Formats: sequence, C-alpha cells, structure tokens
Amino acid sequence: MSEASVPGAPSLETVGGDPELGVQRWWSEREQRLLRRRPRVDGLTIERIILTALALVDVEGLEALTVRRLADELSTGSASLYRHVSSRDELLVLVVDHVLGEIVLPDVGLSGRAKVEWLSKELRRVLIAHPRLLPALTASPLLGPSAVRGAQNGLGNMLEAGFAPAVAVPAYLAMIDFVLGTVYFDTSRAGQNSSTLLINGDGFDRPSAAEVFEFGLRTFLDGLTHRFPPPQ
Amino acid sequence: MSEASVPGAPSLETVGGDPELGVQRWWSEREQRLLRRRPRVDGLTIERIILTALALVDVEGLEALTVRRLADELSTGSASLYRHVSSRDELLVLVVDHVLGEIVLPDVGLSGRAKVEWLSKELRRVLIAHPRLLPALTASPLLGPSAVRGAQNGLGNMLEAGFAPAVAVPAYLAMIDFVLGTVYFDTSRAGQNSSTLLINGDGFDRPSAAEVFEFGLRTFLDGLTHRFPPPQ
DNA sequence: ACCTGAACACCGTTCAAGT
DNA sequence: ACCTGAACACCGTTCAAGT
Repeated sequence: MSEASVPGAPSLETVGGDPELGVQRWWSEREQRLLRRRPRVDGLTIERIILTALALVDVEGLEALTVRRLADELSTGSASLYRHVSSRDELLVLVVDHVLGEIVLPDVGLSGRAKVEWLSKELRRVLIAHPRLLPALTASPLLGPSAVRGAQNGLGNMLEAGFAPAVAVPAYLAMIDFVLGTVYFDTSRAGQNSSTLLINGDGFDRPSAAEVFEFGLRTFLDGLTHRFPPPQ
Repeated sequence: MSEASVPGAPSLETVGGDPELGVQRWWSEREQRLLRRRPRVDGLTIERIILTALALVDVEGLEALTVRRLADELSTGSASLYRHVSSRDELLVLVVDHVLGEIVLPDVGLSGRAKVEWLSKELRRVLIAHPRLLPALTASPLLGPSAVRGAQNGLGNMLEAGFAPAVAVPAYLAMIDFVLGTVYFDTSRAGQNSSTLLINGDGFDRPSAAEVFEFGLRTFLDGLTHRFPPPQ
C-alpha cells in the first residue's frame, strides 16, 4: 500500500510528469491509454484481472492477493500482469473503484433526505460485502469513475434536501467519514471486540454494528435538520 | 497486518490455547509474561523497541517499519527482536496502544458533554500526530491498557452527560466510528483529495478536515440532545 | 540460558531474451 | 510488437549453532 505523499510537495494534479496513482489526472490519462490499446492475444483483460483479484480477496483475504498468486490464478506469470497494471497498488485502486460501482443510486422520485439515507446505506452495503478489501480503501484518493459518480450524487442529495452549500458540503463529508468509519471498524478486527467487551463487562447490552450505524446516521441527520431547518 | 478471523470460529476469548493477538486474554497473559521475565543483558527493552518503531513510522512511514530495518536502527539483528515481540503484527499492536496512551483524559470538573467533546478531540489529536501509523489501527481489536482506559472514560462521559445506557452505548460507539473515520480518511490518501476536488470543480468551498470534524461532532451531539433531552 | 548468523520460503518489480 | 523466464533486491520468520 502506498504511503501518503510528502506534505509540502507541489500539488499532484498540476505537475507536468506522470500523475500520482489514483488522482484525477491519473484516471483520465488511464482512460486515454485504454482507448489507444490493441486487444491482447493472451485473453487477459483488465476486467478479468480485477474480478479474479476481488474473488481472491473475498475468499482468502487481502494478504493472499500477491501479484504472483494472482498470476497463478490466471494461469500466467507475474511479469505478464505488469502489461495490464503497473503495480500491485494500481490493482488495488482498480478493485476498489470496481466495488464502488456496485452502489445503486437512489430513485429520483425519493425526497432529498431519503436519497441521502439511501446512498449512505448503499455505500455501507457494498463495502460490507467485501470486508477484507477495506484496508485498501485508504490506498488512494477515491476519484475513480464510480467514486466520482457516488460523490456527485451524494452531494446533490444534500443540496436537494434543502441545505445551503456551506452546510451541505461539510455535512456530506462528515457523513461519508461516519459511514466509512463504521464500516471500517465494525468489519476489521479493530471494532470486532473493541470497547464492546468492556461494555459487556459493565453489564450493558452491546448493540450490533448495524444498530450503531442506524443510530449514528439518524442522530446526525436529526441534528442537521435541527441546526439548519429547511426554509419553510 | 493480520486478517480478520474466520467468521463462525469459536469466540477467541474463551478458547483454551494461545489467545489471538490483541484480544483481552492476550493482553493479560502478556502482562504475566512480562512480570516473570528477567532483565535482558543486551540493553534491548520493549519500550525502546516501541519508541524506535514509532519514530521510524513517523519519519519514514509504515512501510519502512520492517523487522530488519528496525533491528538495524537498534544495532542488532532481526532474530534478536523476536525475543521481545513474536511478530511484526504484535509490534504494531504495541505501538498503537502506546500512542493511545498519549490521550489526556478530561478534567473531572468539566460537564458531561464537555468531557465527551474533550475526549473525541484528544483521540483525534493523538492519532493525527502519527498519521502514518493509522493503517495499523485496524490490525487488532483496540483492547490494550490505554485503549481500555479511553473507552471506559468515553462511555462514562456519555452516561455522565445524562444519557441512559441504551442511548449512551450506541452514541459512544457511533462517535468513535465518526472520529476514527474522519482521522483515517482525512489523513490518508483516501481523503486527501477525495470528493473534494469534485466539489472545487463545482465551485463550492472546500472545508478543512478540522472543520468537517467540528461540524460533524457538533451536529451529532446536537442531534443526540435533541432526540434524547436530558431529564429536566 | 540467552543470543544470533544463516537459511527458508516468500514478496514486488524489472529486463533481457525469446517469439 | 508482444510476451515472459529468470533474476534482483527485498520481506517475515525460524532454528541450529554458538556463547
């Protein structure tokens, strides 16, 4: 997994050379590259690679996704994979965006608040469907086509729910942080027992991860409506 | 980083054999072991190992923390480190709890709600101080002595703020998820640009990570008070 | 008893040599 | 032009041999 860039380095989006993995320009240049490309003779496609990688992660975990192991799974050599992806990190970025593509956008007929709730639940749903992939979520900025689609819908929903941009933007971002936080720590070992055993030790009931999510989402949205009542 | 245990496996806390890394019994058995231990002649102590590992992560990132490299840093061989920690994962667990030990608990004179806010901000503060360590947070349940100290204080604050246990418990857990979510995604590459470039593209102002955190915390706590008004 | 050099079984990635 | 075997420079971890 790649490290964060050095603070103070020039903005990655504007520099002339190769763009950093996963930033906006990286995605657009990748699209150009894919269009220019001739079909490969060996039957290997990036789609097949991504699906096989995801299946491997789902079944055996992120650690099992090694370039060599994936090549085995595809009956080829590890070097051959490097004709389709330039690094293991790039592969992870592609798999993550593929999973975000499973998000079903809310029906346009729903109210703004209902759309906000729908999208949060969908994000949680698709991520929980692939719990062992989650540590890869932080490997790159979430700017692939599916992530962008979700973010545009999500922010749009907040605006449609009647919040001014100066409220909708931090509200949207805070809600994403909350959803990712619950998913991350509820499915990883961090949340598995976490503070909870303690709580059991104190004789309190332990709510399920889903209950904590519902509770937090509802409380946050109620607080939002309470702090910023919709204009009449 | 270790993988989550197989779902459906017997509870890790109650089985007879060696407890899984980071669970409660693991911590207590570790304490027993440390008490029985004679001082080492080579000057290597677990404290020195933890501090050196944390410094290495802070300066060069989590990837640079290899057993071999850490051994170099301590002028010894990698095999020698295995007399103090049984794996790289165990080392990460110890470093994470060490960092949580930097949390300053709220002054007892503060109100319940002020204590809740204080602890959330402290958790955020100590984690942000070591951004490159964060991916290690999910490697194990957070049940070390410092994590337990923080969790007990955190839940206690919620109760002291006047919420019934059935509210305080999910509220506490949801808030932790939110704090960890903001820290995680604001400091990792995932949040670095995230949905935010998009937003810039749409002409909206981009709030800072700190602003999103403050906004979310305040909104959540307001929602909590609104949904569950304190008895008189 | 304690310590550790050297080995084992892996990694991600590159590149010269093949077709 | 496309593909890939074999190598390079690493890993985490173990264990027999040393003191």
